[in-house]
Amino acid sequence: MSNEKQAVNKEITPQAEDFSKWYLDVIKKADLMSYSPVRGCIVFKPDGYEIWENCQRELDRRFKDTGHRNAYFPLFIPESFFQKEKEHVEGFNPELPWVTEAGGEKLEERLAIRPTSETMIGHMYAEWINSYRDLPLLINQWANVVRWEKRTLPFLRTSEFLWQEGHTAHEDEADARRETLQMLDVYTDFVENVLAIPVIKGQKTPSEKFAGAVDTYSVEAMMKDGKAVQAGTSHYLGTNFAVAFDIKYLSRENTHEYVHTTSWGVSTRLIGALIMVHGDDRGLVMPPKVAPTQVIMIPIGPPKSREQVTARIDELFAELKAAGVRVRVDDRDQSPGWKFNEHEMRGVPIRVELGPRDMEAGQVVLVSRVSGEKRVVAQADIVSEVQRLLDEIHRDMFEKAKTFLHEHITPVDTLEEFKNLLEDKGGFGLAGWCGSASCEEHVKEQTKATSRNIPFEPAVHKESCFVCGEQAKHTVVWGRSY
RNA sequence: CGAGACGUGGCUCAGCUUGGUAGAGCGCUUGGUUCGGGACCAAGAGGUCGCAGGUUCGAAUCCUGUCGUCUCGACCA
Repeated sequence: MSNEKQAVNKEITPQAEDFSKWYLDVIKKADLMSYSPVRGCIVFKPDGYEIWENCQRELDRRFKDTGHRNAYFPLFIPESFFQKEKEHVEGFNPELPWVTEAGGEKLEERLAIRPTSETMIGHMYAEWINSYRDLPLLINQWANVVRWEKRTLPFLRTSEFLWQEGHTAHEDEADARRETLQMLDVYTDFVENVLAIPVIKGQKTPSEKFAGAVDTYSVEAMMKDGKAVQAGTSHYLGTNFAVAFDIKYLSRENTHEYVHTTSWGVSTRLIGALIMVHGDDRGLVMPPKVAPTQVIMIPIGPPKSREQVTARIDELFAELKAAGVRVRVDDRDQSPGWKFNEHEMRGVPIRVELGPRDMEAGQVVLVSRVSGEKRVVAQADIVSEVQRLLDEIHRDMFEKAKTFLHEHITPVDTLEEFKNLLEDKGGFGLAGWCGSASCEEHVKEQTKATSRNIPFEPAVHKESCFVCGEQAKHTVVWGRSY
């Protein structure tokens, strides 16, 4: 079992030296994206896009399993729609791009390019919903949205991004709230069991909630630099949008009632998150379940033995492929060492080496990207061994990230302690909060950190607010975020 | 959107102070030798110096503007 520390990739800035530079180096080297001619917009290159396709596949199955169906709504939203929900318009106005002219003529009404579709969908739901028999209405949309961000960062915050937005309508509050929390669970399941990213599940404070929501919930993840990324979010919208768009149904008692709606979403920022959670100084580390390439096969040896080796590799490749493994062969004319580095940079979970020695012994060498462990297995067992190792890698990655997360959530009693925490160790602080927005604001001014969420299951319960000292209403996770 | 830094072959950068028409390493192409952790030899290709103006006989170099990237700040799902 060789796992000696080898020289790290010299083309990648070490995380410890400059995390943000490391991130940009890695996505560049791993060929995930390209900057576009338009500010703040990126091109998803095939490897980057395929990660998203794999996320889509996993999420879509989960949405369907919970009774949702996909639909597609227009990209353009009439200005008047935004005026109907006050908080919503205030929340999104600063980042809306507008279409004011088309075909050389000025439009009668400006059209916003959607930042999210609550308004458009609210408008349509008012038309579609008449009776309690039409409920619940469970729809999801896969789409691109635009938010004119002042400060962008590839994947994590771009002006245009890809996401899914679920929009549901229910008879009553209880059913809508059930949906809201169910979808938060779906996200938790997906992020933890597919992306191998542990999350903190909880509720947003009022000042951090979605513009137009009654309650917002989130799953929060921690990057290796200790900053937070909101991995997914689910909102109970109450009757806010139902009132604004007049979405009413005739109840069992023959009365007109407003529906209760929810919305929930995850976006391509998850790609940024998984890079920052799992990546190391040698490059990407891809969670097996979304890795574009799960197994890279590399033939070893001089040209004389090459023909035999490649022939055998082709056979093993076919077996893995038939078993549903995303496998590729790297038969380019490069040295093996070069290829090892290349695919490590790209985060491929398993490398399979096959050389003359293995040919004689009827074996192959499997190498795990995450641990570096080499495992010699019989060629006959390649499919089962690869599948087993893929599972192990997922578990290793999740456990590693989970340990990191828990080691970097620190209970604090005072703002001073929290400041010191951010300066020294980093990560999240867990502290009591009285419930006032002014205390939150004070934390932000002093530390640039915000409340991430009120966890459902905090590690400790705090009695007093770490800002004002009053009786604490909640124990809250605080941290700087992307 | 404010402050600062940076834009030169695909990549990393030198050249700019003191204007004279562009270089290195890596990568790429071809041929050959190699191959269990970034191989080697030889021969090649490749840049209107981010863009637009201006100064000048002459601009990568000086000036102005603009666009883009990065860092910090303001704003924000």
